[in-house]
Amino acid sequence: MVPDVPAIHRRFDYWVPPDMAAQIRVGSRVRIDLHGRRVGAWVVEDDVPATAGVSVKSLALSSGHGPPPPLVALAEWAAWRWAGPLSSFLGTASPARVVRGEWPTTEGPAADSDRPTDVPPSPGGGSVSIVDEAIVDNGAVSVVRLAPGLDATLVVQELVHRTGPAGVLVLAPSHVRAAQLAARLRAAGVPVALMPGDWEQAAAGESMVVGTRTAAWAPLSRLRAAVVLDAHDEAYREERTPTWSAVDVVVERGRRDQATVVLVSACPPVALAEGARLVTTARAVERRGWPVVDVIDRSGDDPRTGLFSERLARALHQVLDRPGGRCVCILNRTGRVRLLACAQCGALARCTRCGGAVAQAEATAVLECRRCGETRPAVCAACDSTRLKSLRIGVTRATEELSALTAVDALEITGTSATVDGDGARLVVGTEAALHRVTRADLVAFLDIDQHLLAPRFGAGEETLALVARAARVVGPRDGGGKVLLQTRIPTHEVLQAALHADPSVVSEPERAVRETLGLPPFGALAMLRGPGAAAYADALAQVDGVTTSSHGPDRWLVRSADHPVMCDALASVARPAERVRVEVDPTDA
DNA sequence: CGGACAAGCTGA
DNA sequence: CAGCTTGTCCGG
Repeated sequence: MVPDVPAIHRRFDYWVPPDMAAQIRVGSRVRIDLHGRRVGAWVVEDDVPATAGVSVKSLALSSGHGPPPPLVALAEWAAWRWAGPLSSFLGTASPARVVRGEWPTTEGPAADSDRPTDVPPSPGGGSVSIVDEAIVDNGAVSVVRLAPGLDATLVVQELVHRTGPAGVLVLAPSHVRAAQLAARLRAAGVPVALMPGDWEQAAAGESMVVGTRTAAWAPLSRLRAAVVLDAHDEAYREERTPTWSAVDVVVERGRRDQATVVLVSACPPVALAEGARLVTTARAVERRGWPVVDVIDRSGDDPRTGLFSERLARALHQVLDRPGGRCVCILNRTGRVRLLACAQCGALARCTRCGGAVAQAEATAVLECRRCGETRPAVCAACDSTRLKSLRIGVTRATEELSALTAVDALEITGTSATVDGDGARLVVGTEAALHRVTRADLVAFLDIDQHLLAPRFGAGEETLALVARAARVVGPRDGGGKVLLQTRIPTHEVLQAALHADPSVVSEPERAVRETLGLPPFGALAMLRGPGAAAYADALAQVDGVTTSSHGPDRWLVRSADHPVMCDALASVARPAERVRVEVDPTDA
């Protein structure tokens, strides 16, 4: 048994009473008496030989189905791969509510795998050749680079047409897209189980399964084919530890079950899947699937001219003058003004207590320190002048200024906005959260794309291109008039060139070279240790052959190895110190 | 995690 | 020394 208690990393033996035996198998959920209390647990092993000298208690209750046996094995792999507790993966692979009754005959759909299918072929001819190329042989992983404006659903439909629905798993990054996909496939006559609600239907094995990140753990006893849509999306990564990735889980399932795995992305990251084959569409097709991209070179502009160039203003007017025209402006800084200076003496506005930069959060005349929370009136601390100029404005101020510039009421959307839907407004100004809340626009303008490009972490370039691809989806392909505007002081940056030419390989080639030089994924494996126990744990790990560690700030240590097996074996074998350590395998901010 | 138990402190 | 808090240990 593995108890459903996060802090217990042990397994215990229990006796299965004869009246329960019929309902119990590997993966079953049970309740056990453990150390004076009753807790949930999973069966992870059968027919265990008695351990000498240990008296064994009986299971208290059976509480329904859990993951099928192959997923228990997969959870054990994941616990190793992301250095996390097995119980957290078993929990993700279990139904949300108690499910009882007969297990379907779990031999899976393999028996009738060559059965002709009644699912119609996809209407788009192009997807046929993509599927042809992607499915070379079972057990292979393909990365399909598909421009944002091209419809990946057709690839799914074509695949299901060939294999039948049973044993097919499709992941989408958001719940909305998963539900849309399920609806479209159902309309085409395909039986679809939408996770997490349709867990039982998925387990029954007759339907294809659609869902988001957690659906990587859908109860298919044997996977035959899987498609991950927008495989670059960070939503596939669990933010809390263990920081598992649904893409990696699906790839491992495919390897175990000899299934075809297709990762679809407009801009596949270099580290997406090691050893996968890249399938691309014809250059002209890919170009057609991206919108027109305008790179506005502001390198010659005076830094004091602000965020709104002439060309931006013209482009906004052009769209807003049309009836129903809609624009979205993206600025990834919340608040009103993030950095101020005195107009009189030029002193930077800093906190009188801790010296950090103070910001203006709202339209009030109060300055607030973002580091220590101290507030003070908006007056220069050096010369008492009340005239402060805004050096770095945030979304709130940008919304005010754009409303004035365009004479259209702008709607502000940030991650914390209560507004769920930006589709009612003609002009939306927001952080990248706005791109999730608007389904359709004629123009998306990144007011300061350099902020994304220059973010101090590896992968910032690939992430920025993914953001542009998201914007591209909102504005649609070029023949529909969709346009993305990028304001920059570094117009030659490869990410901007890639967007301009609708060619992501412009980014991936140099990215690959940098990663190889620095030993970053996929040319090495990383883990970040945080917390009071990080230093002690890093010290112990550094003793292992093939593992190196380096300090990465207070209570932060980076662990490096040539590959995951070496690193994960080390993380599994070296005992953790008494103090708390958070282990983040494949960190995003290394 | 959370119950059990031991050790340490307090006040009558 | 009962009654309480604090800390450490460990689970079948």
